[in-house]
Amino acid sequence: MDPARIDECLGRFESLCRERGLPLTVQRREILRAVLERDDHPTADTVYESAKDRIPGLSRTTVYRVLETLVSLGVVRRLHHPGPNARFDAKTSRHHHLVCRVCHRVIDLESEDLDNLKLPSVSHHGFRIEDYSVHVVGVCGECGSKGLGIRD
Amino acid sequence: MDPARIDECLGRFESLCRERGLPLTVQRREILRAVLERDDHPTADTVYESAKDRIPGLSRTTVYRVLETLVSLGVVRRLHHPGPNARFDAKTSRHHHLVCRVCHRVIDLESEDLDNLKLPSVSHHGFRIEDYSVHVVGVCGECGSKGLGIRD
DNA sequence: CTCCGTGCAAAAGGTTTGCACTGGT
DNA sequence: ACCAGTGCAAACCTTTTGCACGGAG
Repeated sequence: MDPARIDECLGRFESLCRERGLPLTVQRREILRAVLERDDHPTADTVYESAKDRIPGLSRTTVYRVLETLVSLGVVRRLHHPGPNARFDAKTSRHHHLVCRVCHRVIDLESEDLDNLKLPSVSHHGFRIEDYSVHVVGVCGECGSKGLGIRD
Repeated sequence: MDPARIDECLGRFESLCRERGLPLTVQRREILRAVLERDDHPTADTVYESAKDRIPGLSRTTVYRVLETLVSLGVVRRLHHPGPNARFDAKTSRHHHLVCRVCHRVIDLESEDLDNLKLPSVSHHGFRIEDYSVHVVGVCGECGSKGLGIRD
């Protein structure tokens, strides 16, 4: 994300904290900044690595707790991901994902067509729809060129 | 899944094993059966609980290893899921998911419209598309009626 | 008979929790 | 000054690995 938008997001986050009476700590701001700066859907550990240089003495525990807070504020999303550890994304606008079956890399996919799908009515499940995204599964360029992921 | 289709799937699995020269063990058959019998996208542990009564002395390790084998055979899929543990699905035909933001329940969603989306070309990423599915996020009937998951 | 698959136990992540202290309001 | 947030260490839970045994081909 470009620096101007990052500052804008941080600003909105600060307002949100004041609104809710949440203490605005260095950790919260810098961990959010670390997620905003990455567009590769980092794990908690990746976020920790990015943020620890800017926050002396930062603890992994805090990263987990702050990410949880950011998710419940709706500032960050927890991704649906096949790998063993949680992944996060600060892009909360509707978008879609290319997921590599081999290396588990997640690439953002922008498409107006996919953003405006007509979803079937699912009211009979009692399910209240809030959003959706399309997960496209396949093999990324890098894995493909290594000859990985050839089926059967 | 209804019993007739389960038997059909197990039969196809047996042929597949013979074809590949994979030993056909009780564990493999019964663990696959356990996944086929569930439509709630079980975790490895749930599969273990279902299968252990039918396989005396079954070990969790075996469940993990067999699930891995079934995934690589393409008989079972590993789901993209926000929760902390891996989830599996024996329905390998294209279908979609309603995911409850509160309880993480996954409900299958069938829709011919969604099955036939025209995906944007992503050849410029070098990404080879193999399949896709739509993840619809919201609040399920049960959580909604408990008043959970009200935003803000 | 030969391997591969299995079970057990231990290790290896990733994530959460209890507690004392620090820092924001 | 108060209370929530943080850091540390330990606990927890899921998943993986090493090794010896047993069953399938």
